[in-house]
Amino acid sequence: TTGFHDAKIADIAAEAGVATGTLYNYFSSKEEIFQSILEDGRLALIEELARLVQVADPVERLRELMRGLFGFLDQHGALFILHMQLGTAPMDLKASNANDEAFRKQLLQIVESAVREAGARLRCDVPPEALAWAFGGVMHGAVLRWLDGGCKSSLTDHADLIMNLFLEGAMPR
Amino acid sequence: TTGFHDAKIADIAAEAGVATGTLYNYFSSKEEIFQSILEDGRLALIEELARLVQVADPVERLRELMRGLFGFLDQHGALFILHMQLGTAPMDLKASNANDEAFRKQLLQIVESAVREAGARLRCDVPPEALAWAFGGVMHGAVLRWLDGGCKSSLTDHADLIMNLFLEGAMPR
Amino acid sequence: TTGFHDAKIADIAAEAGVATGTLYNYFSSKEEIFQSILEDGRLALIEELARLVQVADPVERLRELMRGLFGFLDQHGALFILHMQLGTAPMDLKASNANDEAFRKQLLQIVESAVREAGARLRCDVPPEALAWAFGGVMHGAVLRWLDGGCKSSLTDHADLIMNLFLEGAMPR
Amino acid sequence: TTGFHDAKIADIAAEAGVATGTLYNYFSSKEEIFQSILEDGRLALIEELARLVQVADPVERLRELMRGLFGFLDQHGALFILHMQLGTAPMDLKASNANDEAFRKQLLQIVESAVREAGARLRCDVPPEALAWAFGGVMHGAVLRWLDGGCKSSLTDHADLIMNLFLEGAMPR
DNA sequence: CATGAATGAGCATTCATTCAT
DNA sequence: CATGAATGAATGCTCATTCAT
Repeated sequence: TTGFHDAKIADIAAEAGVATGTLYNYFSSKEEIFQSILEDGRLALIEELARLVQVADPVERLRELMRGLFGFLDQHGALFILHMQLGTAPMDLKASNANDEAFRKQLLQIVESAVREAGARLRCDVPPEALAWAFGGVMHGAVLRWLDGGCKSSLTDHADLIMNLFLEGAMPR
Repeated sequence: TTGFHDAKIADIAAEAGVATGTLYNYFSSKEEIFQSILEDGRLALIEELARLVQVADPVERLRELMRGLFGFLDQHGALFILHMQLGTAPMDLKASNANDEAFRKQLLQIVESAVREAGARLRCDVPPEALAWAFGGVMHGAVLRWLDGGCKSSLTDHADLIMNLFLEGAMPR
Repeated sequence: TTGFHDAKIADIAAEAGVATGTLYNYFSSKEEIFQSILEDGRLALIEELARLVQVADPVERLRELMRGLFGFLDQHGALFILHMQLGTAPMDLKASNANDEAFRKQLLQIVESAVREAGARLRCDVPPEALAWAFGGVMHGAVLRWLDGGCKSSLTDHADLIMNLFLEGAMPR
Repeated sequence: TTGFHDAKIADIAAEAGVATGTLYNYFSSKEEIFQSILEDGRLALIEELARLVQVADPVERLRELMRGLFGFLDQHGALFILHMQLGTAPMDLKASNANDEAFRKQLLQIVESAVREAGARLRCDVPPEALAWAFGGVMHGAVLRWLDGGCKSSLTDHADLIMNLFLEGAMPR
């Protein structure tokens, strides 16, 4: 995020292989370019997740969700990180907008709903909302580990392990 | 983070009740002011954690660590969030520096060491490093939930629940 | 003038009902478009005045000239104002060119010649050149009054009055 | 006017002997700089004219007014021309503002009032407003003649002649 | 010839940094 | 040491001009 907001229009244009003025034929400001990139990412991710959400079993749905998100990251890399960063910067009002806020709420709802549907198959002594955030948390941890390692391995390969950690905890059963 | 990098020196000086030039008697650049604030935060947190780390039992040490971090956040709020954000923005090279990198590595090491020391009391089918990131992840999730809720309740109050989630997982035992 | 120089090529093209590129098939620069519009105006005015200049009596010729100019303004409005403005902006070197300069000098000459021809019928204690500028001046005043009033009435209707003012002065005879 | 609006901030700053940024410590935009220069000119002229307006005899007041304006032009040159240009460009809404509009109306009122006060000493078969504009017109003509001649002679020297032309007209008495 | 998307030089404005007081 | 006005490099954005279709 910081990285993007710090980016100069000239750089963005250069990376896109066009002149600076060209960008302004399609967007009316730097902020709009920014939001557009985010929106594209959101749409791509929503499309990706639409299929996964149809999985009947709620726990399996969570697993697929994690796989889907990891797969998306494996493919889109930096773009999605942008979302993640935004997701972790709710204090930065400037960077937030209604669309983005709605998108993040939507993702959280998908997880929370799955948790509720799971009923007794998941812990009931914890608010579903807390479970949802924990789910997001372990994923986030995995992503950071991946980033920290230089994005070399495939994130998807770790999905099952992370899911297992989320479900069974750090202590051996 | 964005918030800080976006802040104008004039604003920072005004908030500190000094003239802009005065800041330059103590710091040689905006970046140095930035790093100094971070360093202060790091030192405060290190001091805070120094005691906790002496807990003999590794699992209890993790619990105390979580309590300590949550307590620090309850007290310092936005300042620490600064660290968290930085911690989640490893792509932003500008914002990273050796000290900060070292600090985050240090935190991770504390966790990872505790995990290793815990031996069979924690799962051995998962790399200790992965457990450490998962530990950080669930904490991160709790923090985001807290931020999302407007920082109203006390984070510390949730430490035991989150620790329990980390240890026992999302499925009932 | 300002209005025209501020106008964007895109707007001019849109108003003309063609694409921007099309303009460049006929003109090689914005300035040329500008000068072309002026030239058109000049030609139209010259054509208009050509007849009037043939009036034998020099004083009547001046009256016809004033009528002609006012009539032209009544018809062409803003376009001619363009000329007037240019005429009053000799400091703006960019907007001046040889053609325009020549045109204005030509108008002045027509007036000055009429003044000279009038001989004793007009004051001889004043340089003919000064009389010519004064003639232009009272006309200019009338035009400004007209503009200030919103261009509502017909300028031509005031020609005789203004001519009379020019000839007989502000004091009653 | 065009000349000024076309001026680059860098040029204005250079001419003022300061850096571009310095201008923005005192003005918040180019337009504000522009308006400020105009306002300064207006204030200086108003101060100059304040004395002249106290002349009891209305016709002499007009003569003094013309002398005052010509004197101001002799001294301030280009600056006042700025006003004149604005005065001749009432169609350019952008360049007009309430202050400027009021100022020009004020000048016109001074003249018109003097004309009314003159009663029978000036022609009554012409609306006072028309006389006021004609007065402005002959002055404008003189100014243009002066500009056209390269601003070499002193405008003030011609005041009496122009005043006489305004009062007695182009025909000999 | 007409088109209009692409271009990029040009300019207003911002803000970290300096330094005379 | 504190100050804050001056600085000017940096950058977002505009718009006259070009050229492939």
